[in-house]
Amino acid sequence: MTGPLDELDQPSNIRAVAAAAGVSKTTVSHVLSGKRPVAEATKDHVLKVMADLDFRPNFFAQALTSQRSQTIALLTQDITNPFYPALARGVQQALSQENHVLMLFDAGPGIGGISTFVDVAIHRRVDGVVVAVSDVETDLQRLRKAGIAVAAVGQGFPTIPLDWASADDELIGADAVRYLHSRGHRLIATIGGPSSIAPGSTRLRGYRKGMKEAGLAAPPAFETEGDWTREGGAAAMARLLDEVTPPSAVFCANDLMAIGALDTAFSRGVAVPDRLAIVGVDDIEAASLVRPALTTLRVEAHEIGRVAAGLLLRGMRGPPGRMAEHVLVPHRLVIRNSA
Amino acid sequence: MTGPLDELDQPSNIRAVAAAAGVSKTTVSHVLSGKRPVAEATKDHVLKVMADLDFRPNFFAQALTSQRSQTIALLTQDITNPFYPALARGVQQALSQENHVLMLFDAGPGIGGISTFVDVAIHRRVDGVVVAVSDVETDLQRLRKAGIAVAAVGQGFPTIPLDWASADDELIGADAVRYLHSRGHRLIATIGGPSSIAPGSTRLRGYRKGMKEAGLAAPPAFETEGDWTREGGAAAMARLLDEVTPPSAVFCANDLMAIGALDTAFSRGVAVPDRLAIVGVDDIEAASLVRPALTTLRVEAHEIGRVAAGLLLRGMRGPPGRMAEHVLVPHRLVIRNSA
DNA sequence: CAACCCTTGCAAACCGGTTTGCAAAGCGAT
DNA sequence: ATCGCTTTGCAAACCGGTTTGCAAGGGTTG
Repeated sequence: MTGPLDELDQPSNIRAVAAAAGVSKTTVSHVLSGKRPVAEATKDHVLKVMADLDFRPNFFAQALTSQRSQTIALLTQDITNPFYPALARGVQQALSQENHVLMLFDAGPGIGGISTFVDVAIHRRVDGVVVAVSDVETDLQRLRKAGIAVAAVGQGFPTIPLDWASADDELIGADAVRYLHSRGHRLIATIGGPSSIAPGSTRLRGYRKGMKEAGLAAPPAFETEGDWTREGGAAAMARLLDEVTPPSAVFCANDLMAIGALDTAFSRGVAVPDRLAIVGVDDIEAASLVRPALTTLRVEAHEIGRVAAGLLLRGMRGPPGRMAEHVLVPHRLVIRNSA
Repeated sequence: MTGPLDELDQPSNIRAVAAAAGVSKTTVSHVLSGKRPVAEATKDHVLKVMADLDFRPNFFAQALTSQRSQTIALLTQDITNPFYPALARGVQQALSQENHVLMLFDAGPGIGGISTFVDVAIHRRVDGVVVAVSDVETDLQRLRKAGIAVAAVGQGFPTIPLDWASADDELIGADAVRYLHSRGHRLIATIGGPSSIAPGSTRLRGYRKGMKEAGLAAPPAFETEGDWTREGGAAAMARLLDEVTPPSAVFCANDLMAIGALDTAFSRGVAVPDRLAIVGVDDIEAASLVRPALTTLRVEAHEIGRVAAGLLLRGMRGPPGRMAEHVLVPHRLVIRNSA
């Protein structure tokens, strides 16, 4: 059996409480909203009756009149990518302090696309949305039009001014170069992400800036491009090693590609970090698991989530017409064995 | 600016539609619920007006009368553990087919405990809960009492009969032994999880069963216990290697401990898989990233989530009083290089 | 003792839908 | 023309709260 059903009490409503306490609905409502003073004795009595009847105000009735759902949606493309769970946690942490709840919309195989989710979000009258996907300008417009607050993560949307939080991608690139330079490297290459989209192009810009600051030459051949995957990183590394003057260090725009680079170095017998230093970005779990363990710039996904949710909540509360804000969340260098 | 506000149209309601279409509220309601026939011409006209006004029925008003939220809560302890995002995805996939939505309640630092979440879930009148945490018997009772359907993942609750889905943990242990035996190993040890709780004890039982079926001796010293972490696995492996007759193969109850075992083998110069074969469970991302890549029994978290959500939905629909069901989701052996 | 203010409780309207009893209209059969 | 049946629309009650105008009761002050 899935359990005896006779124990099931249908939730009591405010009228039942009022009747049992011998007061009116209004009074009951006021004791729990506190919007008008209620005599101490009455209040205690009502509270006691509520407890006895195991009364909880009906959420939908409250939402219906207040016009707010105390709910925030998180839009992601792939929750199995470890960045997003950490992000979700950060978001939830910020929300829980203001009695909001997190609704997860993860697009993926066998599930409707982002637009479908946006429809649902509007229908459910969520109070706000944290957007962690790209190419959704028109969907964002729709959310706006429905009066739903929006904040983004990882990238802004040029055509739509909104609050967003991200890592300081440019500084990440520069910091990586700075670190490698401080370790004596002069031939520093990079394996970037697809340079067309957000974090890829920004980290590449940071790399260039770092090279310039260090007074190092950054030949075009040193700027290779991967596709964020291990295989892409391995292939790019192979190309770099085939150069007439191969680099002595390489900055990879994420850990997965760095691990791919590690693969290539290993299979070609290039010692890491002695003959080749490798730095990644993210600090995914695997970074500490590979050998040699990966030196990496840890991006605090949790913190980014917290900040983004904070911006969102502020935007919901505050007066409209505020300037959109972009908050850069600090990263930190985690030195292990690969560089 | 966060955007001009004058474009913001407050959502139109059913009354506005009725007025614009020149019919009564009832008629409008019927065209969208279809609970009573409406003249084709009228229906078309009303639908057109709805589209013009960009009307969407207010979700809270509907929920208020229907008494259902079309919402399912997922209770987890640590969403950053890669098992859970995959699980969440599976759950969401099952839900999206029935127009339900996923609310994520991830307990964690800076966030209230499970009991708090259960309060919120009851207050929000979620239709069902997928429980992926342990030690929550009393909370489950409360959910039951509130008339909320419950299904569990990974473990059942002896004191509360309910539907649940999990990996076939016993078979996992037996399969691992069977595989190692088929590769010629006779000295097979195990590094289990804490044997008191669910998957740990079950996998250990499977190991014993496998050894028995293979006709192999399983000396007590071969049954070591870790704490699911890399360090715990490394320590247990060290103990095993210190035995007078160390094992030639070891079955680790999860990948993290298997990676720890790999560490110990590496630091002691024990060649894997030649002198020591290692098998893990889960197939986390890192399993394919370490060297040698880990041979492991992949647990299909996604599928477990799908099944659990399916059981939950069925339980919500179907007549009460059904027998509780336990579904075992098949795993599969992923052969890489460590065994 | 009257005038006044505060505290506290009530009745009723409202949020935006759903549902039901009732009746008008349309139609064919007698 | 009348009867009976079906189709279709209306008004009103309801889901469970919140909010507001009003007034009764108590205490204080002149």
